[in-house]
This record gives sequence, structure tokens and C-alpha cells, in this order.
Amino acid sequence: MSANKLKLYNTLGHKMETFTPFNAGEVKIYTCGPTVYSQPHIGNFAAYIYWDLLVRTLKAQGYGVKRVLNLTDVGHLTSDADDGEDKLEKGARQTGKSVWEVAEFYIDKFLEDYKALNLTMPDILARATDYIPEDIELVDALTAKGYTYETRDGVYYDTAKFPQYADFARLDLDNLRAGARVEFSSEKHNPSDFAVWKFIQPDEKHEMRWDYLGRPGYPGWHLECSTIIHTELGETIDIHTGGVDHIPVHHTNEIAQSEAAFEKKLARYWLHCNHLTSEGQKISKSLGNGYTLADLAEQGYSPLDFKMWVLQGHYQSERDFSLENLEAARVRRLNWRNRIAKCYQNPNTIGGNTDAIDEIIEALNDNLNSPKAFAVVDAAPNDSLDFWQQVDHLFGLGLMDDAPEITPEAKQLLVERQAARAKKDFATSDRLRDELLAQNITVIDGPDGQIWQYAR
RNA sequence: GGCACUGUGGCGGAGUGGUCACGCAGCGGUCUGCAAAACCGCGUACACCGGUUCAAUUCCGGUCGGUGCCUCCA
Repeated sequence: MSANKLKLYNTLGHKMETFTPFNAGEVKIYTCGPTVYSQPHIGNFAAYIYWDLLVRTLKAQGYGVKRVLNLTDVGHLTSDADDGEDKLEKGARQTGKSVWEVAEFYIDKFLEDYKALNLTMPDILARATDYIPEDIELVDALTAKGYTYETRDGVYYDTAKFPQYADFARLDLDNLRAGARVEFSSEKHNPSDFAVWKFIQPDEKHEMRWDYLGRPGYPGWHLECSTIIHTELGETIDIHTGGVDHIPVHHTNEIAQSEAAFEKKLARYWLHCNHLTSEGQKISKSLGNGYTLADLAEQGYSPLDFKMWVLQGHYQSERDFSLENLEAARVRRLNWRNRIAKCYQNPNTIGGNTDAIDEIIEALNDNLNSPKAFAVVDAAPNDSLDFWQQVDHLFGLGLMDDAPEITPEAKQLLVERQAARAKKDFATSDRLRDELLAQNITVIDGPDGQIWQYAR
């Protein structure tokens, strides 16, 4: 295997680096997961598709992977101001369910889509609410080291006490202060300070609550990731992934919390994927303009068609989603499946086509260049089932999901059609062709007789 | 205002200092009883203006445009 050849763009340092795991044999990965208060849209899943590719690429080189994905089932505020409504609480109010039920419902929804996309399951799915005692320990540790201060509404992290705070995102803290949107109401010492623990005010409705410092409250917005990483993966993980939006605030704060408390580097490689726009517009939960996988299904596209579209682009580039582009991806994937269908019909296609596989892995090793890898697949000579099995293993596109071949009934129809054509009984052969089409099979007549292909 | 990213043929989308991406769509042809298929062939893309160079889409500078983040979001 081609170990130590993988190159990744590391946000930490803003440059391409050759990847080496801290402990050979086990790559520790943490992925920031969804807040489970609404139906996730295609933009959310694009990220998990890219990180799935990362995991598959690592495994293809023989690395063991230990991966944690968190599920944020503690509501975050809708805004930074004191009057923001908790998102989970809002979801509960709108549906008449408890916040716990809302979280449960959307976790199921998320996992359903996650599986439909053929995404590798993480080793640990960590629910934020399962780590409250550890959250409290972390806040205590920060307080003991003098990193926090208390205000009327919570315990805050004093970012001025962590001199490297601005480094990761190359923040310009002075201009952050001078910017247009710094209407911070609170008793915060610095605009960039953030809550590690929030107090619930007596008149405040908040179902999820835990006692700390003698009052009801709940963990701050960034705490869970630091806590879960430390609990499940230990100090200094190999790869931390997330969307670009996380760089300036969430990941910056995670680093500040973890590195201050544990005095160890949090993660060695930070990977960030870019965002999707949808038909020219930013997708945002607030704007509610994202397609869901169910929306795409209504238009006749499978989740894997969407995955195909995502992997046709590079994780770091901005992509604009449209149904027109999705159609191109759908057809490309159909063509791949039909190359497999041909393999089923030609017993001579055996062997692994190892040169092409090596080239594909080489492309993936180049910072997960899946578009380039796809071009190799398109151009690969000597199709074989072995080859396609390996391709499918690398991308998880469900290429081999169709029935291994076709049903005996369909085969029988093909035989009958062959016979009808031999007798020049074209009325019968055309009728049989229509019957096969109803079973998603297109029949094509060539010089060597007929072959079948998937119609869709 | 600050930070980061970005501008490639009809639509997407890689890549490179000097012959090829690739996919979808389109056009022509072959084959065919017919056919949505298959096969063969076809496009003188690299925002603009300078500079470096024998040579720039690729390097440097500037101009113009687009996007994201700075407020929960992948």
C-alpha cells in the first residue's frame, strides 16, 4: 500500500502537508456534527460526503481509523444576545413535543439520510447531553487556571488570557472590535469572549437544565466538542474536520478551551470544506432554502446521485447546486452502472485493473482530488467486476447495488425477444422491448446480438 | 470595515510555463427492421490590463467581478 503519500491542506498553517498519523495504525478523527433541531439539507450532507471520502481514502492506505461524530442535542441560542431563543426549545414549541423528543426525531432523520448516502458510520456517535459531567469538569479546569469569569448570564472564557486566540483563523481582533456588528450587550470583557456555561434565568423557559454553581444552566455553544474529543479520543487527535464557517468562531474557541485546559495541541490537521450554494443563493437554515434528500427524491434523484454530484467537485471549492447539474451527475453515474452491466454480460472481464486503481488512489492522495479520480474512472480501460468493486469501495456510490444482474423473468424476455428477432417478428420483439423497459431495462441490438442496460 | 477564498469552452469541473483532462449537453458519421442505446469523430476555454520569459491559462503586479465568514449554520 502507498502509506505516507497522502497530502492534505491543513488550515493550521494554511498549507499542503503530507499526512502522518501520530500513532501509526490508528488515525483519530473528529467531525463536527449536526444540531438536531431540523431536517438537514443537502449542504449539510455535502460535508459528511467529503469526510466519508477522507475516511475511505485513509482506509484504502491501510490506516485504521477511529472516528467520532457528535450530535448536538443541546440547543444553541438563535442569537448571541440574551433574548435569543434556544433552537431546540423553539422546535419543541412549534411541534408540541419535548425538546428531548425533537432531538430524538431529528437524530433518526439524520441517520436515515446518512445511511442512504452510504456514508461510513463513525465509531462513536456522541450525543452532547451524554457529556454534561465532563463539560462541568472542563469549565472547572478552565476556572481553576483563571481563564473564566462570571457574568449575570453565564461563565465566560476570557480570550485575552489566551494569547494565541487569533492565530488559527488569523483574526484581526482590533477590527473585529471596530466592525459594524459589535453590539455586545453583556458584561463581556472582550468582544470575542464566549460562554462556556449559560445560566437559566428564573423567568426563562428552558427544558434542558443541569445544576452547576448552585443554579440551573446548560453548557456553552462550543464546549461539547472539546469535551467529547478529550473524553473519547484523548489529547491531540490527528484530524479535525468541519465546514469553513467553523474556522473563525467555533474551532477557534474549541482550540482556546482545549489547549488552555489540557495544555496539549488539540488537533494536528484541520480540514475545512467549503459551502454549497443552491441555485446561486447561499443555503442557510435561517433562510430555509435548502433542498433535502427527500426533495431530490421527489424529482427522481437518488441520494447517491447527489453524492455523485458532490464528489464531482473538490471539497475546498465553492459549489453551486442546481437540478441541471445534478442531472449531469445522475447520467454519469448511470453510465458507470451500465459499464458494470456490461461486465455481467461478458464473462471475459476479470482482473483488477490495478493500474487504474493506483491512479485513482494517487488522485485521492492529492488532497482528496475526487474530480480527478473520477476522470481516471471514466477513462479506465479493461472494465471488470473486480475493478468496479474497488471503485465502489473507494467512493461508496452504490454502483453494485442493483441486482447482481437481472431477474430470471427479464432474462426469459430477452431470450424470447432474441428468438422473435431471428424470425423477423418485429412486432413481438418491440413489445418485449417495452416490457423490459418497464423493468428498467433497455435492450440494445448490436452486431453481436442484444445487450441490456439500465434505463435509469 | 477586517479576514479568507474565487473568476477555465453551452453547463459543470481538473490541471499545467511550451502535444490530452474528464463528465453532461450539442453536432456529424457508423451500425440498425426501427431505436432513447453503443461505437468513431468534432469545440482553436482559460475575466481584463501590464510585467517576467524564447514561450503564460499556468509566475508577479494591478483592475474589475463573484462568494463565504466576522451572528446559529457543513
